[in-house]
Amino acid sequence: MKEQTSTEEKIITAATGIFLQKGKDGARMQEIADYAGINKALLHYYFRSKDRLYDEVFKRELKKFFTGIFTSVKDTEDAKIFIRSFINLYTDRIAKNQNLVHFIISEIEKGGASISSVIVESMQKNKMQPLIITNKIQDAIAKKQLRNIDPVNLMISLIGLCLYPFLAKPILEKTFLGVNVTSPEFLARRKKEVFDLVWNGIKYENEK
Amino acid sequence: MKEQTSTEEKIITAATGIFLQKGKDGARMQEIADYAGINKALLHYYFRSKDRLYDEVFKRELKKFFTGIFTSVKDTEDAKIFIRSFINLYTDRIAKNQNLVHFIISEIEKGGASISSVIVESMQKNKMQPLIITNKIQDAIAKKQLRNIDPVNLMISLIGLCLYPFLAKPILEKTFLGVNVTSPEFLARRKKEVFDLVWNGIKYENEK
DNA sequence: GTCTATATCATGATAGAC
DNA sequence: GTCTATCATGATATAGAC
Repeated sequence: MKEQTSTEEKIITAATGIFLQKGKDGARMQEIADYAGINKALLHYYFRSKDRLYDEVFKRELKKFFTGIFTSVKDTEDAKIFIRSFINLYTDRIAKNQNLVHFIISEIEKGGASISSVIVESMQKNKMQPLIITNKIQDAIAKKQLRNIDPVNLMISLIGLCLYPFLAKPILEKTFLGVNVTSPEFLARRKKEVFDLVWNGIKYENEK
Repeated sequence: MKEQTSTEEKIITAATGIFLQKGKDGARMQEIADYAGINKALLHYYFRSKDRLYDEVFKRELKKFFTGIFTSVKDTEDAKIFIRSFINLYTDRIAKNQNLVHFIISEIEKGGASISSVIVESMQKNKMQPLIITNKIQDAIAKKQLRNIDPVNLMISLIGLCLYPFLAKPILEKTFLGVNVTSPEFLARRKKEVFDLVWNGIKYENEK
């Protein structure tokens, strides 16, 4: 097994860093080449164009991001544990991949519908259909563990509650002075507050 | 009172549309000029550079967005009504200014700390200090209307719950088939679901 | 596979006539 | 104030030597 990092790998690594930081338009092929320690021409030798290089980088990062997000959640039976696991897992996962969040959003801005198909495709390959989760919520409602809520809205709320602080980090930290969104202290507190909010918000009245 | 739209106004209007759609890097001065029905040189005559034009557009849009968001909320005394008003008002306001949401996020991606100061400045001018709201929450906790929650996290959650669907619209609509984030039906349901979630999530146990 | 050098092109910005 | 024509720059992409 080769230990050396291939040129292709070096390019991908460099490109990922630059694209993540500056976006597709802001990134310069020269800068990527410099960062990879190679010549600009080699970028076009390995990847035909900037567009293709970007796509390649984007897909790889998406895969990394989604892999494992839902897998460890989908076998949970108890609704309360499921909610807590989802919040903790999703938050931690995003905390470790903050740049990719910007990446995704930056793509949305471009109006690119391409991203959606990539995500859906990625979810299907990893058997992470949203139906699995909404069905689980329906079951919990039937079992009177949860109020009669709309599963889709709950999912949107869950994701939004976990994701938003990272999306709006600069704004939040300037608006609410003293907050450091990515600090372990804030994240721990955030996970607790979100869980308490959501669980109290959706549990069936008799549920503890 | 002059009815005619001045050249400067035409430029601003055109630039707003293009910048909103393509972002600062993606926008072309030529396209803005075409869209405004004038020559490229005039853009530089009225606004010295692309950067300044962008800043001008950005500030105007921010003002429009924030004006009135908090004003009609800050006089509310009852916590329950306050929460409901905030959710309804914020959601409706965003629904009417969806492009600006992309605008703001697009700026965050650029790492621009500039946006934050603009927002804070804009908030202060409109007397919309976040403290007003967090203090209100503290009062409601003291009056045992609300559980002992963290006011800052509640604010972040409220904004996130309202904002996220618009941010992630393309993804959500591809992931949860049948959802149309900007349809009146979805928005009405969303507002209700979010309020029920939040109010049940934060109300004091004896509170109705 | 990797480099240097260069072609090609698009963009932001300006000069100068009217 | 508004236009045409042009500059200067910097980017992607390629040709061709090694």
